Amino acid sequence: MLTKQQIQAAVAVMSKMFPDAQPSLDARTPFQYMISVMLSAQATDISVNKVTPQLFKDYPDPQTMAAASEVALQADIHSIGLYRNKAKHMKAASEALLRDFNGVVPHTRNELMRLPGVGRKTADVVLADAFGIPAFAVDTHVTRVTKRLRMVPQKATVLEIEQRMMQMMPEAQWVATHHTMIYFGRYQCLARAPKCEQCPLLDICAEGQQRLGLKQAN
DNA sequence: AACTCGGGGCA
DNA sequence: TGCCCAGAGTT
Repeated sequence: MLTKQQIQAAVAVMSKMFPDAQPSLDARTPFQYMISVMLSAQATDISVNKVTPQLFKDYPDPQTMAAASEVALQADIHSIGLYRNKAKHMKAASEALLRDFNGVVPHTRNELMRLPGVGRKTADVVLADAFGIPAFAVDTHVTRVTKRLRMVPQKATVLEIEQRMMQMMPEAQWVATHHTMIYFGRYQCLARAPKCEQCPLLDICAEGQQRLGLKQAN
């Protein structure tokens, strides 16, 4: 397991590799940001950004989205995966927003997670990126990267990863670390074919060394 | 913990 | 073509 110093040093290296790592969703309001993040589940930001301009032109706020039919919402997001579920969640979340939160996107994770279609990851990203509230969102990239680099135990749950990484990194860096790891996971530490041969973290990465046959497990 | 939803990306 | 994926909800 990597030490706190090693983890912070590794994150610093990733940050130098991807200095422009930042949220890339097109959205103008917290509501639109929340919807964009919901759509990001199992879809790329690029795919989401293709449909949100028309979606938010047609339904810019929870009032109009709650009033829309699921079929009409599906039409605007048809080109992304899981669009039926997502249309249902968008409408239901808009209705819940109006019913329970006076149409205002809440600023706490527990409140956000009460909205249909909003889970831990989506809630954390909304807090961090729409409101600037410190949060460490753990997604599949963060899970894969932290486990490969032995920043967390191999069996760690999402909650355990989140708690450990929040202890390892200064609070002021939680959000940036999340985005850095997204980029590192997306472009360097790929799920299926990680680019270990040209990875600057190879010297401290147990899995990378194992993959290249430079060292046995552990 | 396992299963479902689903079009897109990549081999 | 066939597999995997920037999740969340249900059982």
